[in-house]
Amino acid sequence: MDAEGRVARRPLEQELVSRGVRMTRQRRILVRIIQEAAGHLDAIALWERAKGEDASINTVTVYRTLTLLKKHGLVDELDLMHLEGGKHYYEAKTTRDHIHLACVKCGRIQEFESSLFEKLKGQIERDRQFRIDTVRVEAGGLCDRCK
Amino acid sequence: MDAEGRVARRPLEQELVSRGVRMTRQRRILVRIIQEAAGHLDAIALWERAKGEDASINTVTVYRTLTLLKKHGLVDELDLMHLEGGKHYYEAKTTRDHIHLACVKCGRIQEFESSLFEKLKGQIERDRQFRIDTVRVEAGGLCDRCK
DNA sequence: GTACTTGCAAAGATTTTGCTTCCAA
DNA sequence: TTGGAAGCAAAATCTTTGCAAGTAC
Repeated sequence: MDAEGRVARRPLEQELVSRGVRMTRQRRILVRIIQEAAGHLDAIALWERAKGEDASINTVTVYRTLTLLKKHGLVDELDLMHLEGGKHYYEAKTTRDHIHLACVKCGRIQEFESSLFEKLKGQIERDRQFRIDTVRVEAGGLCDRCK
Repeated sequence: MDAEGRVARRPLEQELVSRGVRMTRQRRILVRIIQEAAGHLDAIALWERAKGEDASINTVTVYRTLTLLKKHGLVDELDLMHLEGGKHYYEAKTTRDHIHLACVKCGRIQEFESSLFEKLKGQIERDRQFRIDTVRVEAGGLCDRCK
């Protein structure tokens, strides 16, 4: 949001509008934070950031918005190998799927893209006649710095 | 367990004993159920099966045993795309990693092995100098019967 | 015998639901 | 205006912890 309080329209928001979803002040804030987040946010981290822009926003709204985005296939839900408890992490779905590498020692999360991964998905779809909507790959282990 | 109540020693149990882990009646039961389970059990399903053999077994013991097995890297923890809530599923770690395909419509879980997957893991370890201890691949979508 | 494990109760963490009021289209 | 959304409180779900009593080795 700029100094005048204008909110630039972002892809996620556009996507929701085009699907006939009602945009509220809260949804706009949440969706933009997810869109612009560098890392992976869990519901509470998302809520805390949102409170900076709207102190009255409720965790329930955060959960409901995440459910909405999941339903529309606009976010991926991750567990990051449960390195810190049972929460879920979210990221805006990108055009290209990627793998998450979670270091069990330092907690760093790396992302990894690979054409082999794309091939693997193709193989699954062909061999099993399974239509993949979402795919999650998470590896736990030791990163280069820690091993 | 046969008619005399003897419990055959199973790989998981052997593995624990060889690591100096104390084997209790409860652990023997739980570990055998996991070992022999056809599908993927969550903590409560595991507990319910265990109660058939020892009515006094407690859910806390189930969770503690699962934590123990995870710590020793003897089970894999799955989420199966959270098709039914936030619980976790467990399976004895096999020699070969496999991919889980979860049908969002019928809930069926299929497993898929592939040398491409093995290659992908190798690529990650080489490119990122990341030592993979555990890896989880889950795909959600429509199975051949449902699409 | 001793250190580790269990069961019970209670607490903790995360997420969902019911219901009333409010607001976007 | 009107159906969907937000906020609040309470509940539900899944998992962990503290502690006394029991048990494997």
